[in-house]
Amino acid sequence: MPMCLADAIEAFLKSALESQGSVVMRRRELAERFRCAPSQINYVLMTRFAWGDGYVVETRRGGAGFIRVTRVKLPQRADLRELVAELGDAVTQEQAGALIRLIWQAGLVTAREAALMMAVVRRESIAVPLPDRDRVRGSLLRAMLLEVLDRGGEAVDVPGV
Amino acid sequence: MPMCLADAIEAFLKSALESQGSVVMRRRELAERFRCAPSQINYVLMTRFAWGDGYVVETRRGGAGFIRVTRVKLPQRADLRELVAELGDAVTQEQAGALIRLIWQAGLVTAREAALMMAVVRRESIAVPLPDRDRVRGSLLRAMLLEVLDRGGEAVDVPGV
DNA sequence: GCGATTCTGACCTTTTCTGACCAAGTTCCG
DNA sequence: CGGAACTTGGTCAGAAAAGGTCAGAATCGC
Repeated sequence: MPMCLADAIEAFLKSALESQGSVVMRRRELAERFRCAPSQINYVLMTRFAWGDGYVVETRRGGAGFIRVTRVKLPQRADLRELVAELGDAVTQEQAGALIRLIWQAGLVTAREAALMMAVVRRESIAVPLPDRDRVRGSLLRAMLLEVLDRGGEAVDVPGV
Repeated sequence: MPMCLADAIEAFLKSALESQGSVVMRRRELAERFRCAPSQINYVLMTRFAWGDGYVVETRRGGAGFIRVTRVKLPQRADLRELVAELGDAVTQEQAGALIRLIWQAGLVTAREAALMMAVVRRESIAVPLPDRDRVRGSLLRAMLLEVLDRGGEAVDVPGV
């Protein structure tokens, strides 16, 4: 099994990821190093560093543009779905907070989004007396997680109410 | 990791804003310090200190001209504050949806954030029977708006629960 | 041979940055 | 006072510097 170009680039990036949690590079430079078309880099990123494989790829164009590949550790999408399914009817503020922190660390939501979710889940925000409050929190959390996990990030337009 | 000129200028200004609430400068001098065209300063102001990011930029031309950048809490926007104030204790799904759409159109939240808020506000997500549900929705909406509008978008770390 | 995978090239979008030209205050002189 | 000269910021088109996309050619494995 001779290493094809894509394999070589993949190995190079994964080796770099061993030492650090993420790699930052220039698409052009990497392409030059491997003597290939720049678009080949995109191909490797697509096929070997997909979201489902536990990687997050961020890019920026223009001057000082770059590509950053980050290894996402903890929960994979499938695991998260399981976690959501396992969420009981009632959820405490602490449980909800831990889960939100988790998906933030996994890179599935931005810091702002996580902060937004935290605000929703906070006990002062849910104007319902105990013990019903935990039940309401559970349904809210489930709704938010489904939104984030299902629609991934393709929300181009604001969906109707 | 790559810092372009705009990033450097942005960092410089934000660092200055850390200690004081606002920075006053001369466009020309700043441009000289960074060895760039003066219009580059306008570019940075446009792209990094926009209204939606929680900054207000005031300028004056002529002899004693200057540029002042002030960090501002977004609800200080009169019209928006009015809208939020008009929100009663109880908020219907339609009212909430309209407001979320508004702040999205104003560029204050991303499409994903808006979608997240919509999910929270949706009646199926709030497991409370009417007429209490509208009251709960009101408190949730207020909590989210405060989070997004007050803390602007500087949430670098996820705040604790 | 044939389908799947790999790879390239042509063309597109986004972001940054500059320079020429415009607009608004200030100062100063007659 | 009143206007010309100077000082300072604003705008905008466009060049330059990234990266993105996609159709299709080339190659691999069976």
